[in-house]
Amino acid sequence: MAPAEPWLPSDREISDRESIDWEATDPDPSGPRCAREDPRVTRSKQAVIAATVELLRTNGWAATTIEGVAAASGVAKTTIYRHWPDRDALIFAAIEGVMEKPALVVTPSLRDDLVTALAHLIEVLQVDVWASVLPLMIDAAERDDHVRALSIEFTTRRRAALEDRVRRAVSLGEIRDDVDPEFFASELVGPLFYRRFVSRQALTVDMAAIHVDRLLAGLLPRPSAAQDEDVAPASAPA
Amino acid sequence: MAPAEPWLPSDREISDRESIDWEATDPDPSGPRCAREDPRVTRSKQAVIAATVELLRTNGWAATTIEGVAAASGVAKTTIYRHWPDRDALIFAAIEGVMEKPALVVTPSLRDDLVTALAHLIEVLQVDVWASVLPLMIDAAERDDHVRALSIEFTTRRRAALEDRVRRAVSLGEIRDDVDPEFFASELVGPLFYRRFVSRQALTVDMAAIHVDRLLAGLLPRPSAAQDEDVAPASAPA
DNA sequence: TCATTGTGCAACGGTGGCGTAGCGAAGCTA
DNA sequence: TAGCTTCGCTACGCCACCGTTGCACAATGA
Repeated sequence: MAPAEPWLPSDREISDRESIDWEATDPDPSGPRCAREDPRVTRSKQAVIAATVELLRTNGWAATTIEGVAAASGVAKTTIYRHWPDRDALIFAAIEGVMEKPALVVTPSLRDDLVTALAHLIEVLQVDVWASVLPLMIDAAERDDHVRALSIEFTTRRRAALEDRVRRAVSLGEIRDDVDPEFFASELVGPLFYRRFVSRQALTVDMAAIHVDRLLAGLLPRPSAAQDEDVAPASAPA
Repeated sequence: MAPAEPWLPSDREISDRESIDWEATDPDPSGPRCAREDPRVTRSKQAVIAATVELLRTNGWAATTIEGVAAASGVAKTTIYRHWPDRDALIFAAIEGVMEKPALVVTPSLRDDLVTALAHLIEVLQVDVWASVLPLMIDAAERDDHVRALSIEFTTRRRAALEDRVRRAVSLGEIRDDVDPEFFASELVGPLFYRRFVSRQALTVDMAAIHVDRLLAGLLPRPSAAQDEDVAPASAPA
């Protein structure tokens, strides 16, 4: 695997971009960068990337071959090699197309925002293409520097909105200020990822509220209406 | 991949066994089951399995080939085929050898037990072979029924001690009884797995206490003496 | 000691994927 | 319509791995 892949946007470009838009990404560094793309090229690339993603999620990384993509997409193998230098480059491009960042609704209630976000994540984890490709990344990131960088990049961006919301809550005094938003974000989403990918236990939407309430219980600055029972917050005397 | 693999212990056998001990597991169904094993066989199997595990963690599933294992272990390819019918069987055997169940120290303090367990998990996640092989399982389980079953089996056993401890706490009235021990266990360990495998963020031992205290804050039935230090972040709010 | 069993070695045919080359046909742009 | 670009197709050479076979040698254990 080459250390530099000019046919992929650099890290800098990725982090500045609002969304990864592989259709508009010119994979040929030697080609004219601003000229309108030949519709035949556009069509080929779309078909190839779509087939690649499909093969990735059904067959896995190793079994996703150029010849398989050619057969599945109806695009000739030679044409594929005209647009991507080799198999890895194609797979990276396909993965980039699948990774996207979530939006986060912001209301005055931190609790509601977190529940909404987690409920949405639970849904996405079960139906989205992104979620079915993530195991590939998890595995590859363990051994490949490039995949690891991509993986960190994407998950960081994914969590950003959540962390910002928590930071805002801290600055507004909604929750205590001795909270690390970065760690808190992983406390929020971690169990969902764990159940989806590691333990493969059931994931239901109601878990969002349960989990958020449990985590927030130790963070509210005073007995609040979020926990309407007579449960005393674990304020230890001694 | 064959639906039944006689050279592997059946699901029933696995769940009844206290620990997976691949050295003692007779992989040859036609051989004498009780006779002492020829030391040459033992030696070959050990070398092969060790090399397989090493290749799995460094090169991944797809790049772990029989010929690679033969070269790395010093055992002839033909000998490998004498003990395992094919590549998949060998890899499964290697993975089984790596998966093990943790013990859990039980003291009167639920909080301390959980912190100890999580601190241990954090350590293991960073240094253990098991942790470096888990991404393989996560990926393969997404597509392969057999791996998925194995994966669920192992993680279930791994969590069992933790869940039991929580159940016991519930029955003793240490924490409220409206807690689902199964979900609570994933709340406990989820963030650690998330940071290790998904977001690849730093994992430090002190996160154990922070996380446990945060989760327990919403569960303690009354102000308890379990939190005796002032390091407990869940204490003394406003 | 001696039959049994496991091992290493060399070689084999077969498969499947890689990445390339040349060609004629078809599509695009102007 | 004309010229350029992209396409699909066929056919390569190459290589790595699969799983098997036959045979000679070495270790085992009764």
